[in-house]
Amino acid sequence: MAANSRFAVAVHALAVLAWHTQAPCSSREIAASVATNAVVIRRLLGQLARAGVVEASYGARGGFRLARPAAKISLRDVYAAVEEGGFFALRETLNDKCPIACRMKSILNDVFSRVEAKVLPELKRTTLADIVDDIETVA
Amino acid sequence: MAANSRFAVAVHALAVLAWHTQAPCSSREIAASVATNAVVIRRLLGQLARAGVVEASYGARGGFRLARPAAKISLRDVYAAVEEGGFFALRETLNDKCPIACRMKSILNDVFSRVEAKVLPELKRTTLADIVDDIETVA
DNA sequence: TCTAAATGCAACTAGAATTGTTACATTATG
DNA sequence: CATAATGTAACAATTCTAGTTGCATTTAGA
Repeated sequence: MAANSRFAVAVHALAVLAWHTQAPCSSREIAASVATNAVVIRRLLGQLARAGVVEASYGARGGFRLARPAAKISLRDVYAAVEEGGFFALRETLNDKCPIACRMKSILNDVFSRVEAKVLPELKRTTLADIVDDIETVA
Repeated sequence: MAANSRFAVAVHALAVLAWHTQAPCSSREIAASVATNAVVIRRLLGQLARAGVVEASYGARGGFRLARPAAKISLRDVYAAVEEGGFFALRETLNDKCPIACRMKSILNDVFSRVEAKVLPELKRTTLADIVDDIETVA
């Protein structure tokens, strides 16, 4: 795929927020840790804010905070917020006269559903609190 | 088009091969069912040939055949052959001075490993024979 | 009240990936 | 020997991602 790293960046950004809980973090600070542009962070955290995962405060001394405790934010929440497409893409146009082609959409959708049904619970098992624990253990 | 459809096209192409077992199928015939260009099919089936999933025969009346019975070819085999990258991408450059950034690569790799460990067995459960069964049932 | 610092957002660019296409060398059938 | 097929290179069109700039808006604090 055009290998998008939104999920990785989102998890990283949220880990920063879960780590620095004293005050809001600015997109500039987070961008420094991720090594990207502050606007990229604002775009991603904007999606997460719309999903209710983070909250933004405007003005000086503003920035982003987690909207709820880190233990209540799972990677499934992050995935759902930032990754709109599924794992695989289907083709929209096929040869309608071919009996095989006619069944492919349904067959592949079933496969993708079964895969997602395995992936989402796995993502749900990891929370931001787990990630902070990992960082604290090593640091 | 970041979401690549190689997996979907590969499964479709293999379903055609599993359906027409009498003689080799040409890339042109398969492309007609998938509604794409024959070269696209040859590229994909080339990967699958290198993985030992299909066999190509040259010359007139040539084309592609499955290298083993459809029941012995799982979607995991297809996935492994055509999808080189994982589900998510990591960032290669981070801020080495940030303790959070330093742990992210390891943390995300763990997450991705756990996800793959759920996905691959699920893909393994479906074979081309299952897909042919589905098509036969409806057709 | 004013300044500094922050988000939100629009617009644009650069680069890469995907897909489609043409062309041609090679190979095998009959 | 003609036909039909794969393998592969080269290129174009489209789309996505990420980065960047600029600016309106908002807020904290001196």
